[in-house]
Amino acid sequence: MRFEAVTIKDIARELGLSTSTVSRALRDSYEISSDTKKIVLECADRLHYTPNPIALSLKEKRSRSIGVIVCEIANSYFSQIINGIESIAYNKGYNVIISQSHESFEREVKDLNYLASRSIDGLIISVSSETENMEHLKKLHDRGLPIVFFDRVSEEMKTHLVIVDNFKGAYEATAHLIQNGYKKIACLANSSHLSIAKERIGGYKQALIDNGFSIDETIIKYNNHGGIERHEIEKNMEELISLGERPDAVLGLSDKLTTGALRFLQHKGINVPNEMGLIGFSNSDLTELLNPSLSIIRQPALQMGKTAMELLLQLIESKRPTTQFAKKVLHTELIVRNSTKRTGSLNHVKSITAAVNIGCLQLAHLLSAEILKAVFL
Amino acid sequence: MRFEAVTIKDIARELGLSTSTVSRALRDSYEISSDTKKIVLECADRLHYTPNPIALSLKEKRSRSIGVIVCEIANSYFSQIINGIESIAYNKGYNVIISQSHESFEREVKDLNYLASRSIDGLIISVSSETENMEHLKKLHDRGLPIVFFDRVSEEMKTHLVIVDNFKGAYEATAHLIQNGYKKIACLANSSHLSIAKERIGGYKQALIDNGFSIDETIIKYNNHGGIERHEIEKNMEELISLGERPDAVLGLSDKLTTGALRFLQHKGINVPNEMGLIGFSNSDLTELLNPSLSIIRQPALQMGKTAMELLLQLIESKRPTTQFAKKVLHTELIVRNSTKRTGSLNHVKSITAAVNIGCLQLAHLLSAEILKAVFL
DNA sequence: TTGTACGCGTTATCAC
DNA sequence: GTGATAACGCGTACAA
Repeated sequence: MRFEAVTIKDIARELGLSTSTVSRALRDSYEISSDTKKIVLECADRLHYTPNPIALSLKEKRSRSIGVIVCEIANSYFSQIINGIESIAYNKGYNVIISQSHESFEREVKDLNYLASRSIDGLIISVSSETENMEHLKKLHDRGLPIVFFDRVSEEMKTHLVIVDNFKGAYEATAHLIQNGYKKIACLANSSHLSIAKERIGGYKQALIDNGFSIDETIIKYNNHGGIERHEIEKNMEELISLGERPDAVLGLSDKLTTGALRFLQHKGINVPNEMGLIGFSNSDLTELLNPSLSIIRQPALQMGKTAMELLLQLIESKRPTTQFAKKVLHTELIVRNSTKRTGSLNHVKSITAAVNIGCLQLAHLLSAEILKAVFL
Repeated sequence: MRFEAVTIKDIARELGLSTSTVSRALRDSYEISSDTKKIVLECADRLHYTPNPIALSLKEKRSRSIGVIVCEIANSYFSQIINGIESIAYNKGYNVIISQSHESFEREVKDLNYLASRSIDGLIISVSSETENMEHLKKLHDRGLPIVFFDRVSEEMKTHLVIVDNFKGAYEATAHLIQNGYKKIACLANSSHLSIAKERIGGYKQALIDNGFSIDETIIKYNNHGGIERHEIEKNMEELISLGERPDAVLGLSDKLTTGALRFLQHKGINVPNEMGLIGFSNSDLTELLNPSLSIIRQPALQMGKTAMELLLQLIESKRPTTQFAKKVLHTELIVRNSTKRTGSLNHVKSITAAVNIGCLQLAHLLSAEILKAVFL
């Protein structure tokens, strides 16, 4: 705004002092008599003086604002991360400027240049699905812009990283599917070059191997746009269910992919968890309420945001160039619900039909009553 | 950053020109010869010159950034709104600084002061659940800060508003419940002093009246913190289901309230839509996939964000003080799904039990087969 | 203890 | 057609 902002000059004029005296009094400098300080403070208060952060920025060559680039804020995982970032930034008097790449490399580069031109003091970023080349980030980083990566990181650049144990998260989820009797587990992945995809697929494969399963690359489906366009997921799922021997479970490697898979299966009338088990990475509040309730791998998003911001502050406020870089690895949580629990209902239905066909109505009834109770009571 | 930023001065030194010449050349002023322009532009390009927005802000007394205050970004409705705001802001070279009130008045005031001290050029706000007093906003508005309200607005202040037809949205939803045979429709509302609550409750009541129902204030439950703490919704829902004559449907007046009601009902094992119908305002992508799929009133959130930003730009960029204020009213969309469609299954279950009890197994089977088909095939 | 002068990057205004 | 200077708001080295 700066509509009719009161400046240090106004106070000086009002009090017949020089601007420097006022400035020093306001900053509680030792060279100013307590008498003068008192009058100045009183006057500043009376006039509703607030320092102009822009003038300060110009002088200090820092803007006290940081940039955040994520693919999408309308995504629980990222909005929770941003909450974490903001909670720390707010306390330290930093501004957070949020940009969305919408999974587009071009947009990411634009956003970055925009933020850079806005004189941000630092950057927190999870790269877009399309980002393979890190030159745009490297260039700014080399010129001294502090950067912290989270989620989708690049080890190419020497800086702090905040991630979760993606390998373990995917491993546990896959092992869980196997324990529940699923035999052919497909994987709905993001771009193959993303760090998270690599690590998660690693965990998925290892779990298969450790349980004596073979790895079938044809049932690992990559979504190069992260499923931001719905038909990408649909196409991949369609291919999976069209296979001769259809997979009986799916592991989704991101929020969008997991719920996208469920959407597809529901539309197709494919029963989850009986015809197809489903588990995936997700941070949505609603997974518990879905049909069926989704088994998920949850990430500590709020904490990730906080950690990233704290690391960035270290970089920004350190006097000498940082040489030791942290790689914070937080833990995922496996939450088991109904989307991975075969109820056998489908087999029941088949049994009932069979019973009716051979005239055993009493058996048919018994089977029916059991399932009806389970479902409706 | 401003790590080693190239300035107009660097170009001037490099070319042996004055800073003013360079400045004018860059701004394509008519007083500069095209030759000089060419050299300057070339040099600026070579040195990767980018203008320093902070210096510009200081000079122009505008920051080219606007503030947005919402209660929560981890909420589909608000993140979609923000998307809309950003899409316009981005094109116009404006920064968007997002703050969250978390439904707290105190936090809202703090956020506002913070944004004001950061010299925002304008503000877009949906007030918190607790906000009854508008003084904090009025003060800044009177001092010349352009403000646009959306969603939860105040008519006390003379400025642009962006809302939806809340009355109609609630009216249609309530009428829909009535048409589907629900007889006692409760309402889960936010703070009674919020504009959206008033309008939506108005629509709800009118629909009841128009259909010959009486209004029962005891089944209108207010959530003064907007359901941000889960137990608030739980307490209210608990009271509703404990009534002698329990309501058979619920209308949720916000995203959080609607999904919160579903969560409660699921936990209690109360069947939706048979024992309790459910419909509500929501913009979540996942409502379609919930158990049961939710009937909702959807708001054109993206469009609302765009409209709000466009109106704000008008205020910011208009030469003379604005006196005509717009009140944009967009339309909601009623999406009917399963949470308001009684299937009668529960009655079926009871009938089957009865049939078994009197020994009519064949009837029991027929009823069972029908419902099993509906559910599992 | 207080005041003067300068610089941060940019542009508008004047002078040449 | 180009250059010098002042100004935006602030902090600080230096002068008094």
